[in-house]
Amino acid sequence: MSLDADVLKVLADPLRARILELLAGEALCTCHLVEETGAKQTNVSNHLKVLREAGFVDTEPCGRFTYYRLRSDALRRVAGSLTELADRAGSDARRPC
Amino acid sequence: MSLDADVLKVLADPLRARILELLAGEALCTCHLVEETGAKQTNVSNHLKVLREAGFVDTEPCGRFTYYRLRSDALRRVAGSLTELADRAGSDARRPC
DNA sequence: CCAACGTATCATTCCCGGCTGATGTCACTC
DNA sequence: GAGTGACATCAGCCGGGAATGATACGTTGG
Repeated sequence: MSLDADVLKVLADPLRARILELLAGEALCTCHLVEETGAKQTNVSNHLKVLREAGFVDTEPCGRFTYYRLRSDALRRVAGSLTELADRAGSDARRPC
Repeated sequence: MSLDADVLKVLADPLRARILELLAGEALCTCHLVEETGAKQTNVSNHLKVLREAGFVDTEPCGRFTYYRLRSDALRRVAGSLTELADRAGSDARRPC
């Protein structure tokens, strides 16, 4: 597995990273995330859409609320691609010019 | 350790990701990377500067060549922050509204 | 010493993506 | 069914960063 810049791009945003951290430990609905982050509802909702489409969060509609839950497997896949790349870096060879 | 969006942003670029993959296994100089990626020299050089300042690559000047080597420890640190976040996601609690 | 090469820096252009406001859509309450 | 609250979608603005061309710098070979 190689590095997927598109997937990393999803994680490489301050607000999205903050949302993922907030979702670690307990599922939250949009209103919680708006409260905790201080961002506008529409903005949070947009970022949640990105996270959902990338598979980093799951949605659990509950009445008029929508709960979001962290997908730890998706995070581990990304972490795996990074460690795999790091493992390949053992050699100290140097290609001549 | 929490997710650092600034660090992730460095990895979240197609050309930079490609460069890191090419540097896995053997050290290369700029001209190699220009050849392999097909990008312009000035562009590759800019991205290498970003990678260097973020600590993902090491520089080994060698005459008029500059060799770049992958810093596997930096990659592992990022991978660690992701797995740590995934580990925190065990609970199925749900904060009430 | 000069020409060619490898590389870095600078200034500019251009485009993608984050933020916002307005609006639409359900669900619940009275 | 009218009103309110939670959430999503859309269109527009705007800034940051990637790509490019020109240029400067150090190195090597003739």
